[in-house]
Amino acid sequence: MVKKDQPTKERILEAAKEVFHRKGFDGARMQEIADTAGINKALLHYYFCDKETLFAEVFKTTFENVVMFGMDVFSRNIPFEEKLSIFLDFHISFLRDNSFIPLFILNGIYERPDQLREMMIKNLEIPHLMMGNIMKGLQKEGIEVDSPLQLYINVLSLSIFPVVAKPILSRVFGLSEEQMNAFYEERKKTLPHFIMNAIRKP
Amino acid sequence: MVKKDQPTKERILEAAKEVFHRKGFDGARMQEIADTAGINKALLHYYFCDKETLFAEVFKTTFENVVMFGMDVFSRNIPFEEKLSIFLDFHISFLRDNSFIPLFILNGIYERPDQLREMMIKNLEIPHLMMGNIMKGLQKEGIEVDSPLQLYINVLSLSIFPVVAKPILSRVFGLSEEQMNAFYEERKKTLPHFIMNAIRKP
DNA sequence: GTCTATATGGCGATAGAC
DNA sequence: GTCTATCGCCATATAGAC
Repeated sequence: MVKKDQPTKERILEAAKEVFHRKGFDGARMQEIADTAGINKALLHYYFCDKETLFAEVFKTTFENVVMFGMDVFSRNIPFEEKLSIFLDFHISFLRDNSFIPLFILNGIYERPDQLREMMIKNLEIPHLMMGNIMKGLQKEGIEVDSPLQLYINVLSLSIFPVVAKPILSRVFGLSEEQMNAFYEERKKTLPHFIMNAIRKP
Repeated sequence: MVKKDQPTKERILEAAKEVFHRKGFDGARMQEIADTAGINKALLHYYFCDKETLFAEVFKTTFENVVMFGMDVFSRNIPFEEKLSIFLDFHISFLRDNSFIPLFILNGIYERPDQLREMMIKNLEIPHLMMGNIMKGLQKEGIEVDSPLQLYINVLSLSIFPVVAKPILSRVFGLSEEQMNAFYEERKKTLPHFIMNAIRKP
């Protein structure tokens, strides 16, 4: 259930976010969204014409928030290892607390490519600026990278995948909840070195 | 549509695999599975009592195939960099051609934890043996790793995530289909060095 | 704007003939 | 074993009162 004092439209968006993130488009029920928002099912259609529209709205804001955070950190003017520390520290914790978000985004793209791809990034300059930024920053530190894109994707992979795959990993490797938590805390500490080692020429 | 000459039960499993992999449990329709198998909807219930059972059957074999391949390669008695090359070369190609499989597995675990977690790995010794194997092999090469688990997860992350996220990456970074292919081919070549650099003590 | 009641369609599952 | 026909339910969406 969401807070009472917001305007109805906001409450619906909040509720839709909760339900869609957990269940995805197919799994989500308009009834559950209405219940979570503390209103009636018919009101959903009053504010958002149908389920698709509501989903698209939720998807858009979630996607933009997630992508923009990474872009922001890696565009700052600090040593690369520090960027890594800040990003991984926040990102791993954030994803652990919101572990449905990556799957929500990935599934959204596969299930409804047409509408969603349109809205994803209008402005291609932002990622390219960030790439240039990574490259220049590393040059100042005496590190030459062949492809800042590959590097950025490597960082995202190492950050996102282990959180998404948590239920599999814990099962396959027989780890308890505490062991998994220790596993993530260890990653926050070791990954920056791991990555810096990887890109420093021997 | 699947081949005609197999027994019906096999055809159903084949068809179910196709549909479930692409659409997931909620998105899949028994009608579509029947059509793909070239048979009638009622026959599905004759061979597999309900949708859940059929899904569980598909999930089990897919999961075991995927997990076991990695375990196998990393248990061989060859230099670690060679293991990486073989694994990444096959894995990245395989995932690109079957890009729904990782999401199918991840979603399956989140959507139906109870039944699926049971079947995932009865034998916890296999992963532990593989870990020991990785550690011992690296020691022979003069490399000391603190945690073979972290290393293994890093390899999986770098391999799996970029393929799953392909539609996002191509959109966010404005890459064409050919550019994406080049991107993956480059990864196969550079990742083994990237990883070996990362774990060699400076 | 918000509600109740209902239309409409689709889906999983079953009955029963062959 | 395989089919056609159908039941019963549930989910999205709409009509219409307040």
